[in-house]
Amino acid sequence: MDTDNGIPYRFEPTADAAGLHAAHGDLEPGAETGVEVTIAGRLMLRRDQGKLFFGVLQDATGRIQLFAPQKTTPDFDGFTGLHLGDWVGVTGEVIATRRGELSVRVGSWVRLAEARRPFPDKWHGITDTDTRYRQRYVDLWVTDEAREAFLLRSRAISLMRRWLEDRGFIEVETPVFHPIPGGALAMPFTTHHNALDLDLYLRIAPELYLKRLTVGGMERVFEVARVFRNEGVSTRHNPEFTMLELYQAYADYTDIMVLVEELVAHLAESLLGTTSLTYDGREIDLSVPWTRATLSELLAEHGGLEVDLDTPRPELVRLCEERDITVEDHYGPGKLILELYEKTTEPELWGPVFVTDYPKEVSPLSRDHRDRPGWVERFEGIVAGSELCNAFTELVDPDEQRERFAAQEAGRATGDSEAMAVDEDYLRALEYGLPPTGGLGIGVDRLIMLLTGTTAIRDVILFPTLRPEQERGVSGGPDA
RNA sequence: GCGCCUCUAGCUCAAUUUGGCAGAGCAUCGGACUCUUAAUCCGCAGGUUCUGGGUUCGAGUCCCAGGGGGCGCACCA
Repeated sequence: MDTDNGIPYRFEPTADAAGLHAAHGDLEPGAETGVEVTIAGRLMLRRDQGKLFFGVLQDATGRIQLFAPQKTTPDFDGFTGLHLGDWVGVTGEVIATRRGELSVRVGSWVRLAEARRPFPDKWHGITDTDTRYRQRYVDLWVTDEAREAFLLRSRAISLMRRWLEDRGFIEVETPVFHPIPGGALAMPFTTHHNALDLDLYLRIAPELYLKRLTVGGMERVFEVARVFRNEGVSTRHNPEFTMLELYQAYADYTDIMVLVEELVAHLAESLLGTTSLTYDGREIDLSVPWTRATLSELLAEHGGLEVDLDTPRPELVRLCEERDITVEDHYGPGKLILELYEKTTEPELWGPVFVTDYPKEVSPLSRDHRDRPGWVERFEGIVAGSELCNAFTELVDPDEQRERFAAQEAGRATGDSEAMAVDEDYLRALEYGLPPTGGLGIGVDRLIMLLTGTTAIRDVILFPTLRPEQERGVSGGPDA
């Protein structure tokens, strides 16, 4: 075997911990199988009995005991000298010990990596959340829930892709660098391309590019998109996060509601075996269909406010100020009503519920409501008290879209720093014709939080955004 | 950005009403043990108590400033 400082260049396991438990989990105490396997993993526990050594090996699938008698183990002293955290490869017979523990009796072994740093307490693990996020490579070994949450995340996104592809959606990749930030109302990160001497923005949403593709004839298209918003960090916010966006030609927002509830119910059923979940101590039933209610209805029911777009502005302003909502000059009636909803009603919603029909003023990319002037066909899905998705019947009329952009520009001029900029190329695309289309954005991280029962977004993002460590030699960075 | 809480050995935690030699378990190191299950037992070693000031005969403890982290508010998905 080729080695360097005793460490081989490659290793070939023939079995894993979960597979051994599945195949031999019912052995009688003291049983020998005659089956020889090769396994590899990290030594997580060691119990030295003098002339007998027990170790617990953990691999990607689980844990299995190593059984090493002095008489039969090559370089027994070397083996018992292994440290917690060392990687080791072992070949030997599958047996059950006298106490009935399924084990591999060590016939030959090789150290695959040395753990030069001591592992955390084998019982308590790491409790300091900062250390867990900064040293995820350790957290994944010692925190079972963390490892399980990320495995579930991987399976959920895989299932999501398959489910969409089964319905004729194709996955695409659109630019992360945007010359004009668009598709959402948010503060972008800025950067610069030297050769082109061009200021660029990291995307806050892939929306406008995906709809260009619908113009281009991709009738059902989706992207699992990392997006970037220059906003605060909290238990529900990370500056970079993942959105599933999709666009379906010939569909309206009612079709998208059906798609969302079916997709989420499918994921829950497939991953958890049920659509009845408990999140943060409260029940949530994801079974289809979800409740639908208009924003106006909910505002009347929960906020006790019977207001509409023709309610006199001073009246709306008064209602806001009574509720400690900061009113800015550029707020129109639509924005004021949305503020009232977000202050009085949204915190009371647990869901799942589709909140439908938003004011046109705050929805520059949504199509006019077919029955309600001044409103648009848009909905948000509230699940477990959190905004899971945002969707609408897409605005397809280029003239109307130009007017909406112009209104946004006007808002920017009067102090709305997050107002959308005019995107002339997007308007040109619309002038080539966007068919009736339904669009959707789902916050993937929040969906995973729901499915894993975690209440901190950092528990579903492997490497969440953190301030760099100040310690010498760890902080990195070009100027460090 | 503002408010509240928090920071002690590699990890998990102690340290008496403002104060009196900074300790334990696990891990590491040395030793014992042929069926352990967080093995057990004996021993050694391990510290800028986040940093810097201050009060005091004396500060992990009290005060001030700064830093890291958590939670809440605000913005949002």
